[in-house]
Amino acid sequence: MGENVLDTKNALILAAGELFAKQGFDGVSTRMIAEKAKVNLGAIHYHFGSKEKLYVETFSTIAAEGKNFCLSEILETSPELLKTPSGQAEIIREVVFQFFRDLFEFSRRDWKKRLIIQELLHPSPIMPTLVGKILKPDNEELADFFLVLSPAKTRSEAYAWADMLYAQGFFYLMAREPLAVLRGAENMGEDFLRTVAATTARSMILLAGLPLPANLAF
Amino acid sequence: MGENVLDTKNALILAAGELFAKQGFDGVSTRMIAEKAKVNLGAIHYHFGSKEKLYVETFSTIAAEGKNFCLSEILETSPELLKTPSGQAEIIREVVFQFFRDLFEFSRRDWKKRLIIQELLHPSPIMPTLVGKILKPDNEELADFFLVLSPAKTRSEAYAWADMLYAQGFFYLMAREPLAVLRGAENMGEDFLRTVAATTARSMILLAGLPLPANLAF
DNA sequence: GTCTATAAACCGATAGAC
DNA sequence: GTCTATCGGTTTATAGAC
Repeated sequence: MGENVLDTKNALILAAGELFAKQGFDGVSTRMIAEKAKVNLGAIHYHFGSKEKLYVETFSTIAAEGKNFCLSEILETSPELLKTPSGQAEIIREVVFQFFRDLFEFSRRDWKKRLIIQELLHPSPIMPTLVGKILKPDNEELADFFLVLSPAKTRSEAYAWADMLYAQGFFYLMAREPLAVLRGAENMGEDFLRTVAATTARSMILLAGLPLPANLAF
Repeated sequence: MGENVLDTKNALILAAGELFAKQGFDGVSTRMIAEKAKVNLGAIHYHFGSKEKLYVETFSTIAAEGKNFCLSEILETSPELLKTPSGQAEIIREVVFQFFRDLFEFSRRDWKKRLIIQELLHPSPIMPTLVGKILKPDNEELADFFLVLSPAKTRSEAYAWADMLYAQGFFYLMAREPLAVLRGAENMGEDFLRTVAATTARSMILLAGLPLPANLAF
């Protein structure tokens, strides 16, 4: 493939990904994609065969990316944190804050997580693949971590605990517009998102029976 | 208006509401609505003028309903609970469990909350009205309650606390299919939803600095 | 008020010139 | 590979008979 071919394909994937992430598969037409990518309408079917195959392709760029959060990195670089309750609490705090930073801080280019959520909300045939290859490893890792901290808890409780991170993140990512109407856009800025991250971290630390770190104490 | 007119309009609103709640505005065609309501396609435009106006009408039936949760009822019927920390914790537990019961137990007829969430996820011009008239009163009441329990906390922290209830409920309501794929449908039954409700209640009680009730202790 | 038939616009996809 | 023009299908909405 020549460079210009890759340029066209990449421009289409980028434009399609951003649009699908914002408005969902049904809410985007091939004409909107072609216009945003500044390529001809026919190029979509020439390069990808169909709108649906282009949609699938937008996810292949996501699969190449890393994990959704940084639990395993922390455990590798700072294994000593696992030895004390306050260290364990610090791990949770860092994972939660890193997750929220990824979700919100670079919102200009982060259509990828929105795209994943759109697929979860309106599943297509590729949803099982997305869940199995991208979400499951992260999710099991997080639930396992909870069971290390609290061996007496059940696996269901570990799942409910791990889900809190996603539930909170998804809620603020997808409901920002109504929340801005509900409380005013000036109350939905970075300060509030930090408060949300802190609240989520406190919640998960307390549920694990750990002490609140000093930087999260009330 | 004659009875049969009301019958036709109500049948259309009911059918449209259920379909919109499940598949969103764009995912439902007027033909699907007419077929489900067992009326003629033309009746939609005769009685409502357009698909969008029918969509708006489905929300007017929601506005007539009561609150999203039962905090004020509990405070009226059992004001003595407010006097002790364990009573305050019991209030939170009851509000959370009632909210989850409403969301999941009667899933056959409870398309209304799903419809609200669909509108929040894909806002239309009526979103501000929905937020102001239906969500805001409940939301302010819940945040105010938190500030009664913890007067030293900020209003932002109260909002982040109140949001936990919605975030958890919305997540499990909208992401049930991917979660069933992720963990198996047999692990997503009523037992797990009770675990989720208990986890949410524990979380909000602990964040308010209250003791866990006996029926929520680990 | 209810129905059929159809208009007008949009959609995804394709054929064919270049 | 890129473009224009268009097909076949679906959509919302409407006109007109009954």
